[in-house]
Amino acid sequence: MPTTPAVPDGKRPTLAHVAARAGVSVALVSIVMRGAYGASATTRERVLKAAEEIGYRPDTRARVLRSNRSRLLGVQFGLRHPFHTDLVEGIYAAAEPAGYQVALSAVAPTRGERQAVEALLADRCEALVLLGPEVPAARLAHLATQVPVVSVARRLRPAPPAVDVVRTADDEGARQAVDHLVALGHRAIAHIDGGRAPGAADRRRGYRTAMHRHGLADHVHVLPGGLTEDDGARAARSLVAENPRPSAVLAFNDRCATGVLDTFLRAGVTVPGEISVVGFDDTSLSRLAHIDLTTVAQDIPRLAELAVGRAIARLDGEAVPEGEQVVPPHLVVRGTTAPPATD
Amino acid sequence: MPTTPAVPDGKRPTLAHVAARAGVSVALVSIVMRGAYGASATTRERVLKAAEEIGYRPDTRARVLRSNRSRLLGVQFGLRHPFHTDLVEGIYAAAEPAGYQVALSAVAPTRGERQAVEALLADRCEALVLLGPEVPAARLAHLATQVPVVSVARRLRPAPPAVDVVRTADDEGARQAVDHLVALGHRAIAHIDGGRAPGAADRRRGYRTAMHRHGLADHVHVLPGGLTEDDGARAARSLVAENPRPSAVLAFNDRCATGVLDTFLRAGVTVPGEISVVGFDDTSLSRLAHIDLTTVAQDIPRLAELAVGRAIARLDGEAVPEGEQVVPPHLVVRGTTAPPATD
DNA sequence: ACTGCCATCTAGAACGTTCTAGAAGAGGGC
DNA sequence: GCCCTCTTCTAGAACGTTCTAGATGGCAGT
Repeated sequence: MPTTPAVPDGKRPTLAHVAARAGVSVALVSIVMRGAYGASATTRERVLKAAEEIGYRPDTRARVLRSNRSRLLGVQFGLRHPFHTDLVEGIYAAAEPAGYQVALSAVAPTRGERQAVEALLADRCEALVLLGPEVPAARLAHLATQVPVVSVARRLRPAPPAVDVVRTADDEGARQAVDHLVALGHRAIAHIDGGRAPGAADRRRGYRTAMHRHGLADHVHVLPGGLTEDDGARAARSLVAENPRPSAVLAFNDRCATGVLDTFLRAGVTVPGEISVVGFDDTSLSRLAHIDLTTVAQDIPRLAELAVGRAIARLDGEAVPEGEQVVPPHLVVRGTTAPPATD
Repeated sequence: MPTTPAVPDGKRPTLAHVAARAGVSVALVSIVMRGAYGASATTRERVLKAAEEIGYRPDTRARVLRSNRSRLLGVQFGLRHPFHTDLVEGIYAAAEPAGYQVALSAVAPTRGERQAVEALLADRCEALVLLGPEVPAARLAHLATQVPVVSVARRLRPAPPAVDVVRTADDEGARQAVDHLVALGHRAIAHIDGGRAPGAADRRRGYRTAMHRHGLADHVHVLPGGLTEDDGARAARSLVAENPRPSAVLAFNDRCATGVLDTFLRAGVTVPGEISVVGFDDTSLSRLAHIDLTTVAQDIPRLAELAVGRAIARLDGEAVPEGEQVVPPHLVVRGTTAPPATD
């Protein structure tokens, strides 16, 4: 039996056990544990030593029960979306320095958004940060009557007054992608869209208006896509068959773009030689050396930071400005775009 | 203000509020909420109605505090690993029917395993399920003195008595892959390994012994790899340069294999025409139509089920058999393997 | 000697739930 | 009438923490 910690009987050590061992009151141990004012240096040391010896660990449940603040941020995310998991990393990074804990609740095939949110609320989260929520806006508005709600990457229109929205300027991102391609000399630029996914409508619109602004209205070409590799691959197969073929494609997101890339490679269509490809999100996927995808970067750390900041501001009762917080994207040029082939 | 729920003052409704509204005692409401025996049908209905009306939601924190059981399973996973996120889905599916909740704690660049586990323990998880833990075995043994610990996919040798291990027979999986390739007629089969990642040593060993058994000791060829796409791509680039080139590759896992595939495609090496590729894990990645990877399937639902089952058995004080639980893998043949080119 | 103040410490209530023990009332059998 | 039993309900303690209000003692100023 390796280094058994001297737990009193068989249960988890509590403040009372520490207090008994250090010969002080429970309240004083609490003070020391919180690092609060009101204990002398010497007893502080003695208490900490006693706690260490019996392996005491504060019980967040009891702590939360007593102090009305749980300092707990509930985050709902999709296990399958790299964009979400990247955001979660950012949320951890933003929340912990601010003194907030993060409770994760995943959306999975067997576990809908409703269930995910219920679990967070039962856990006494003080605010909810929902990544790309797909429930009806009315449901979000209803939730927001109970607890501050931040919707990340999902635009709500008309915006319910109580729900905060943090998102990327998707239309602007699509515009940047088109501008980049046009500057390289492309004219026939297609867009593989995201259907009803959060952000898809804005990206589509951004693409359309940018094309118009460049006088390329005749070349507007939107293919039905989606947010998975499969969706991208399917759209790409239909592109390959086209004649004439566009010289560039803007995909809904990085996953979709990798599906496109792969199909092109298989079909012997060289990238960026014969056709340029642009993704969206700048997830870790696109940064991988063997994908090396030109993409519109969402500023994931910034989105995470704003979402957390907004939630905390609401909790602190600060008068937060109404309206969405929109983060500008920026194009990251990598290896999948080049001037079009000069026939 | 849309459908404000009639919360008493401004706080979260409690049992006492429901009790007051229904005109019964707090204890009775508790009975009804838990669905326990001891309330008549009519009052049960009345209480539920009252609870519904004021939007009551049980407080798991308080609940846990009182009943020593938290029925909470702590799961540590890596946000970046599809294999882990797939497992998490399985764990949700296995735990909830058994009446256990799942608390997730992610490992990320800014958040080490130590931190992840501390959070779970502070949250009163009754047992820990650690996915591919990389901390020293001694640390796991120490944790196991406080709470049941299940290590998934990480073998421990010598096995600390108190830590349960649930894993795939990695050596057997590698053997199956080699057998398959040999049956197709391959002889020069290389292995891109996983370095020190959990499971890597066993897969390497399985590969080696299988090669020996087929009399292909001379063709044993292990390239240093890793668990990301980049690692696979790097190894594949060195393979492409070899002469003669192996006719088949077994990659450490699916991510690694997709890196290999991509590099081959770029280099104009056809798969499976010139070279066959086998992955490991059968994550959702490999199933994607455009990757269509032959791979060794880990039985993810089964692993999840066993891990959860073991944890629960320990909690119920059942005398669980010592030793690891090893799940057999099975080969899934898809499009990246074929007989070698007949020169 | 009295007062006041500061630093240090403590008792006991509170948080929202579950659990134990038992009360109230309705019937049934003698 | 008495004793059971069964169902339905309730009072109050308990869980581990934090918070409020105060106790204690030392020191300084008058």
